[in-house]
Amino acid sequence: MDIFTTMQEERGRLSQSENRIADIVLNDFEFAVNASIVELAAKADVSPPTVTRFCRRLGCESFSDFKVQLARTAYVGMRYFKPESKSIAPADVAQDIITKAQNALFLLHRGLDISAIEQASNRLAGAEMIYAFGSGGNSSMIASELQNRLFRLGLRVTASSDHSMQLMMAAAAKPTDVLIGSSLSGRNAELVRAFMLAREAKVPTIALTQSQSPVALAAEVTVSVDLPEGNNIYRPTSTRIAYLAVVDILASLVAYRIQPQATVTLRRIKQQLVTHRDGDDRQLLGD
Amino acid sequence: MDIFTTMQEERGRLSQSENRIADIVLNDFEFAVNASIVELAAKADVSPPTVTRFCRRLGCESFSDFKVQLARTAYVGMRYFKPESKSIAPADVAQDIITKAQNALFLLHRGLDISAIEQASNRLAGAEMIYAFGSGGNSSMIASELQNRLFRLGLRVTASSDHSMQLMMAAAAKPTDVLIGSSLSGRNAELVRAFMLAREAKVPTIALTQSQSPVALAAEVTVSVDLPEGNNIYRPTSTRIAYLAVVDILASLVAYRIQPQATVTLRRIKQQLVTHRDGDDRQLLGD
DNA sequence: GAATCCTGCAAATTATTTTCTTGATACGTT
DNA sequence: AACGTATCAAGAAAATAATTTGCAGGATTC
Repeated sequence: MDIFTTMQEERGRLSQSENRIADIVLNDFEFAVNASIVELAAKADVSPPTVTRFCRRLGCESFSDFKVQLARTAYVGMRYFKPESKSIAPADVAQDIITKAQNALFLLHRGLDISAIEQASNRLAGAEMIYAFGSGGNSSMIASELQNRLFRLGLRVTASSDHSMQLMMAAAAKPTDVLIGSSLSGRNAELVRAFMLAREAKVPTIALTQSQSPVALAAEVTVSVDLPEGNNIYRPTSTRIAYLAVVDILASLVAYRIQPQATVTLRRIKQQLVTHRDGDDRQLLGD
Repeated sequence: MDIFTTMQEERGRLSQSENRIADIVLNDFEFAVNASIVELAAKADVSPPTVTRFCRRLGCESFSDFKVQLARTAYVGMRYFKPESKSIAPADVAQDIITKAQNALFLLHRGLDISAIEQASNRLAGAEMIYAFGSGGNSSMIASELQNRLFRLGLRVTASSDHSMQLMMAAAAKPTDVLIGSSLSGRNAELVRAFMLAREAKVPTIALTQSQSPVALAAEVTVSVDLPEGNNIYRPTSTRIAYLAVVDILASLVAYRIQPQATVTLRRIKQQLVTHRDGDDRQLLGD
């Protein structure tokens, strides 16, 4: 658990002196991470021992341990608790977006249910045919990404972002197949219906979505991704990066699971691409 | 500049004692970041003052400053200089992928040419029609992502991953249009040809690609993304996350540039999606 | 052989933590 | 309601630990 979260959670239980310290740390991270205990104490108008106690309360060994913990999560977590910068200077916008993306990955990692991921990859690896569903800009990208990654491993897979097709495919699927669907909100009713149909036909179903959402509940295995989406309407993107990472993890696990077969297929595709380019082998799969 | 890079660069100029310290820090980061100067000195079999001198040489104020710097880049940079873990345990695979993705974002940010990004977004914002090109799994995704993001801002945009179409479109484009193309390797010869055609017709061209590559050289404005792609053939993904972030930044800047218009269009699309769902406004654009 | 640089020792300084004490607040008892 | 007790916060001072500086011996290089 990271120190920022701990600080937020403990906030209520802290004494007023400790709260002053927390304030300073949260608001002027740069200062806090470089300051000595005396400087920090002075700025918070408390005594050094109080700072030590504050660190201990937060679960750190010592003040320097606290600083390390702080610096450690800072790069990713720093902006998470701060209001989004209002600046529209290109450099700030860039930094903002990148930090958010890193945050999303950070939070994804923290909340990742490894056993669900493992189950999902096992089913995918054993499927005779895989149907990857998702609609709208984001989830349809995830679906085609799944197709993209899995066909290279020698698996049979098709992606669809078309609700009618999804329903028909779900109805046509067999128990030896797997249906995997993605929905950022978890409230894609048509996807839920496709899952229902599949489950009636005993087709294994996997959802990539928010936990406890309708989509999550409709699927047999749910790899849940719970991230707070920023509320700037221009930027609904960072969550998707987390989804992409999930796909990446899934595909990698599937690859390791069916290794011999995958290596061969991959090599063949790569060969084809390379010779078609300029004979330079540096080029990796799928420009 | 981060401490890991500095350490790598200074490596040759360090004395043997200092090299021993660097070795320990690089190989056992966890230890280094938690150790006191005495412990670290003992492990490297040098005296504490040598450690202090080592830190100074690396441009740090003091040992504790060094530790903070270390902890700071660590979360992202730690694994970058370490051989990739060989473990295929799901938790390790997940961590590996996420760390790599964060690294990619980190390196992207470090190498980002803000003025190029700004130029690119200005052109996009002023275009009468935008052609977004890219082929293969990754770049075609980037192209459609561009379409996805830009049409919401009320811009006219089409994406194509088909080389023949790309050539025809490039030939048909007008000087008031913009052609934007992506290529991870920078060696997509057909995309180069499309750029050439466009430039002949005085159509502004933007490339998202590796700097100094054929594609980069063919375009008028290049937003360069230079990342070392890991060499595990199963995972060519992290670079793409960086590309997505670039698209995100571009789209955001364009949005800010044409704000009034964009807000209206966005709201309309959103309205449409929301009413079509379950009336819950929490749902953000483009599931 | 001189100069430079590395390196450790010991002392000095600085930082951090512990201990002890005071003051405040809350709670229970009369 | 008033008093006493318990509990906790917080600082002062002392103790400890960590870090840095100055210096000198030794190695290496030119």
